[in-house]
Amino acid sequence: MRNSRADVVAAALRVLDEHGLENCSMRRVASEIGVQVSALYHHVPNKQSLLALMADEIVAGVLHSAAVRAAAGNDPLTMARAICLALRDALLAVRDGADVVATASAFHTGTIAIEQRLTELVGPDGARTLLLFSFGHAQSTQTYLQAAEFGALIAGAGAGDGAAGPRDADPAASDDGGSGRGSVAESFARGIDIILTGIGAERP
Amino acid sequence: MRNSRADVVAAALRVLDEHGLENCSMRRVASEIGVQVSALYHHVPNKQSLLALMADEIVAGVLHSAAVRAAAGNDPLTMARAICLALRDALLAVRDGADVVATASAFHTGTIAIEQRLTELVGPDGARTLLLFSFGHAQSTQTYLQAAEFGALIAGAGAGDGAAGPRDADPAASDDGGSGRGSVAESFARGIDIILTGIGAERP
DNA sequence: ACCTGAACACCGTTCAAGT
DNA sequence: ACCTGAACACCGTTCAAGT
Repeated sequence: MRNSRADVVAAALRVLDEHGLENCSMRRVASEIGVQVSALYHHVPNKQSLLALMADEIVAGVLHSAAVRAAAGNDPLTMARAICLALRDALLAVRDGADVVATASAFHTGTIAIEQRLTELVGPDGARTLLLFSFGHAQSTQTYLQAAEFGALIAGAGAGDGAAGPRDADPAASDDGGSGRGSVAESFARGIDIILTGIGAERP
Repeated sequence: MRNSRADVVAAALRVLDEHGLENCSMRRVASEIGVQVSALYHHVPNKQSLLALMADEIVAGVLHSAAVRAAAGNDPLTMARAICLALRDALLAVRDGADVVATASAFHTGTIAIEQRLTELVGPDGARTLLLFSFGHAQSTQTYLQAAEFGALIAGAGAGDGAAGPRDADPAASDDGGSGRGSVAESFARGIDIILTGIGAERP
């Protein structure tokens, strides 16, 4: 038994993190574990399934993360907040992670557990709103970061689809570590708080 | 002068709507206007730029649509609501439209005008929250609809990343026209209302 | 069960050359 | 300015064949 399905998924996540979604081809994944492309199809029916498995893996630990467990016992809105922040961390932890999860796990995968937990806490409409905002914000954060790497930045104009302004160089964002924290994280938290306020007002 | 840049963009949007983003290749766009692939590169530097132009076109009419103009003069939250609904309509009007706009126009394109108008109405945090939720919801709606076409539906389980439940067959959704309105549109509106309530509560 | 090697029908992009 | 034709270096997926 040379390789298992889990080996393939792990290799795919390594390739994703190092080369990005655009370059995460079946051929690259195969060569990452030293195997012919065709061998992958013994572990996985097609590329889309592989992406779904990767999405599950990216999101796997969220509900049992330290931050989420630490929030247990608080009121529902505070717990929902902790889950969203942990979800964001998980999405940003691997390159193009938000993209992979948002598109691959459109329904039948691991985000279901998170949506169900959020539904228990804030109802179905609130859960959907929180989840879709979290995906969208993380996605646009990663897109922005990636464009910044390539120097494809827009010169002036404080514009941007969102998530990141030009003040990423803000020294106040020095807990960053270069991985996309800082003022962008604050923008995320403010969005979540707006939604939670709306949820709280509608179910008093 | 056989073809202009606008011709190329129009052809690309036709291909997108008929064959989906996955099959919207430079080669297909070229053959749509009866030209060799290499000719496209006289009008557009690369595929990514073409996608950005398509995204601009998809979103172009939103701020001046009838529905948005009809809301002029109302309070800011009502106007913001009208813009989001019109944006959703524009995104759903063409196949994979939400995908194209969300990823291609990550910043430097036509969504900027919409974000700026929303910022005037509800502030930057509210604008971003509304915009990202709108993109995310439309994207997941289109993904779901597409999966449904292919019969890739999940049997039981009222789950789903969002936007659409299994009750799409709800007869109350008969103003549908097969284009994704109905209960899904109500879920969108409820999400927008949650966010607007949150915005209203935070800036009294 | 797991893998190889070769093939099929595609991609995006470049480039000399035509008019 | 706009286009052709051919090429380059890739794709995802399939399939007979090996062990």
